[in-house]
Amino acid sequence: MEGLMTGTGVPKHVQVREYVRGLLRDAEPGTAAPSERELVHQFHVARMTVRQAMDALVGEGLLERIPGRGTFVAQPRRDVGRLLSYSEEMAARGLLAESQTLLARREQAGPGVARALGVTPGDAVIHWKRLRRADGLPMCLEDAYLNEVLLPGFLQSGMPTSLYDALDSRGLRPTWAEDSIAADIAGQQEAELLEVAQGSPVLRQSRRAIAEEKVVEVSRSVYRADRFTWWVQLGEDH
Amino acid sequence: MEGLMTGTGVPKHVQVREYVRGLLRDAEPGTAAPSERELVHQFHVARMTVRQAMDALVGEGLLERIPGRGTFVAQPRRDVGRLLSYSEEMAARGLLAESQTLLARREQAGPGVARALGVTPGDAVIHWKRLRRADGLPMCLEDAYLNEVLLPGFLQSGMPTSLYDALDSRGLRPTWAEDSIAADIAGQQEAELLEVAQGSPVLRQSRRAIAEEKVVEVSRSVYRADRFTWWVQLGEDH
DNA sequence: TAGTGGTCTAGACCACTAT
DNA sequence: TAGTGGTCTAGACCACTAG
Repeated sequence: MEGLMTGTGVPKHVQVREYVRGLLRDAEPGTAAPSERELVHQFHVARMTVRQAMDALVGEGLLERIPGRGTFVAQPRRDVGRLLSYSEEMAARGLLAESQTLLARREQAGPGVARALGVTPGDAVIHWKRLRRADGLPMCLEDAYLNEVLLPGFLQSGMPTSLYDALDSRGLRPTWAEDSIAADIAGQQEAELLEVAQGSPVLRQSRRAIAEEKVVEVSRSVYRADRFTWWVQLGEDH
Repeated sequence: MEGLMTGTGVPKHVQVREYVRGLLRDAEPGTAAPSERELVHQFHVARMTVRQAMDALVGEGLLERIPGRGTFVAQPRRDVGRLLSYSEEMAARGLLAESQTLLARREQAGPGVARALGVTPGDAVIHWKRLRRADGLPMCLEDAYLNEVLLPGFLQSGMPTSLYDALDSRGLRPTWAEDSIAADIAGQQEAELLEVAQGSPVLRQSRRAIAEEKVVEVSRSVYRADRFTWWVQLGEDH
């Protein structure tokens, strides 16, 4: 027998929703959820209240309603290209990510960087260049600018291993990015740092990463084409 | 004064929803929607019915509720990388897309193509190779396999200009794709067809395009790096 | 036939916003 | 103070599914 918390100000439909979510955590797709009337009796609430709770879970894609049958755990949706950090990208490939800082300092934004970051030219930005390795071998050169207004004390706090983890801890984990991807040939300095022959093919990525409606990072990365293939999922799921 | 259709079997909340949608078509973000009680009086329905209609529009991202203020047309959501056809991709760049078929025939699926398309080796597939141009100049070589079971009479019906339009007309417009993107150097034959020097950088794209939960197309494309940059939006919107 | 989700009613009280 | 959306009740009838 379950009861609802009272006096906490938490709406009943939220409590019912979270109860059902907890109930079905780790449940296989196809598992039956409690029926709406069952929850009505259990929590002594109106059916519309239960429906509001279930509606939310259906909207999330966790549950699926089948008229006349019941409500069931849905097949998990395809994961629409979640934004991965470099470490996560490499981990997904079974590679160990490492990073070597080439430059990290406070600068004044030039016109191009300012426009991309959505700040005023002259505003303080963090300029961070890294050579990124995977399983010990060079993989990528990254040249990033961060909006320093959003990240006070970032340089002083000691550079983090994962930028996205650091942003996450400030509630600024990027959930959206606009990328451009192009093929090119490595320049001389790039070739040296990436330890490839000059004229080797590379993948150039430009990124604008957005968190909480604000641009937190703009970057240009150069990946060794012989070590890196980019995977993307496009479109909308049903 | 609006009225609801009766006897059509169309739920009231659907009719209210579509009425509001029509009312706000072409409305600027920030425009106020009718209040819930206003719609209650207008259509002589219960408020829960109106809320059900509005809930759907809020879920779609068309409307936004502001407690104590009202309901308003929301800022349009960022467009999560809608799947564009080649013609659409080029049009978005202000280029005119053309296509020259190099090969188009029925084949038996080999093991690799069969696995990618989700058919049995030996099943009939459509093999279609094209040289794609933009503003008259070579842009891309595409080598595609289509699931012929889903596309009966496709080859006989005359090859369409746009594959995605042709799929669309059969209700099989891909809404989802898994792409891989890599940088490479053009091979000899590729270089000739694309009219670039051998050793020029190219972008290689592999695609699995899915419509209605079925794989309809798998393809490999080679883009001239000097003419093509790929744009992607990643992540989930709020 | 019993149970399910889908739809719908006619109210109610609340916190909040704007005037 | 009047109006808004947020929450909630205690029922109802329907079409559909399953045993």
